Amino acid sequence: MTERDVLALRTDADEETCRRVLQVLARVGDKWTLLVIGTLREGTMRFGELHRAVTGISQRMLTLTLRQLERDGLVGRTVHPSVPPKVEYALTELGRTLLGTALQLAWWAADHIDEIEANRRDYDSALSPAGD
Amino acid sequence: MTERDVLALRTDADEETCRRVLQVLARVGDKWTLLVIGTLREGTMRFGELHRAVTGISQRMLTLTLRQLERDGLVGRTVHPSVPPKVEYALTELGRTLLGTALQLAWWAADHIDEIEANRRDYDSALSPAGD
DNA sequence: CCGCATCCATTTGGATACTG
DNA sequence: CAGTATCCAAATGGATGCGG
Repeated sequence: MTERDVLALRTDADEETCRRVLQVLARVGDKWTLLVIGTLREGTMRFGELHRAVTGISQRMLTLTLRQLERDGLVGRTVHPSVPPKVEYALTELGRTLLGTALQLAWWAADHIDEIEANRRDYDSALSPAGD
Repeated sequence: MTERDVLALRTDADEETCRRVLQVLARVGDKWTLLVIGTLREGTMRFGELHRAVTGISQRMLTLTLRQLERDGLVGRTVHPSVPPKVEYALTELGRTLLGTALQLAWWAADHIDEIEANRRDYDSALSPAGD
């Protein structure tokens, strides 16, 4: 698969494949996915641990995010039939390969965040001439 | 910056930095950003060309996406003061470095999309026992 | 040609209350 | 403890019409 097949999504490319790939990228880029995957990097965690570890996530969104990840086969879910219930989550092999790739992007972001924020300041101050 | 600083967002990490990095990842992961950047890979394009090249994008979203990318310094915008107006867009150096990193993720998605979709089918059929 | 403003439908996500 | 269900607010994004 070539670059243009993956990212271009031109009318004359294989749109079907592009759509499927983009769908995965959208999933990865949503508000909580990378945070949850990144948190599970350290090993198996219980629902409550994850909830405390991922600052700001609601119970609802943690549940939804974990369900998506489980459905995609990126995270495994183990229920221990005890009272009270105990449910553990861990990255699968597939999940670990994604983590590696996602970290590259995170590093890019970390490397360039200062430049990006400087660009934003320039852009904004050029629009609001305040003291010009 | 370590892995945990970038992705973990634990309560005891540098939340401020994490939030800023995540903000960039969210931008990259939104519906149109990678598509536009990927399309500009080939070189300078006019607004109308982009609009035709990125299948399915509305004029409004193309404008908004380009503004964001311009503000972040990922895309440059050149206005030719002619009649009718002619506006050209091109990746900046920063934009090109992002393209390289983003392609890694796109390739990961392309490599694993079949496995992910198979996982989804398994998951869904395990939930709806239909003929079980 | 480029793109902004308005209106509106859909989606997303948080707060809360409730169940096994 | 680990979810599910409901309600509601905010963000997202398309369609359309206007303006430089």
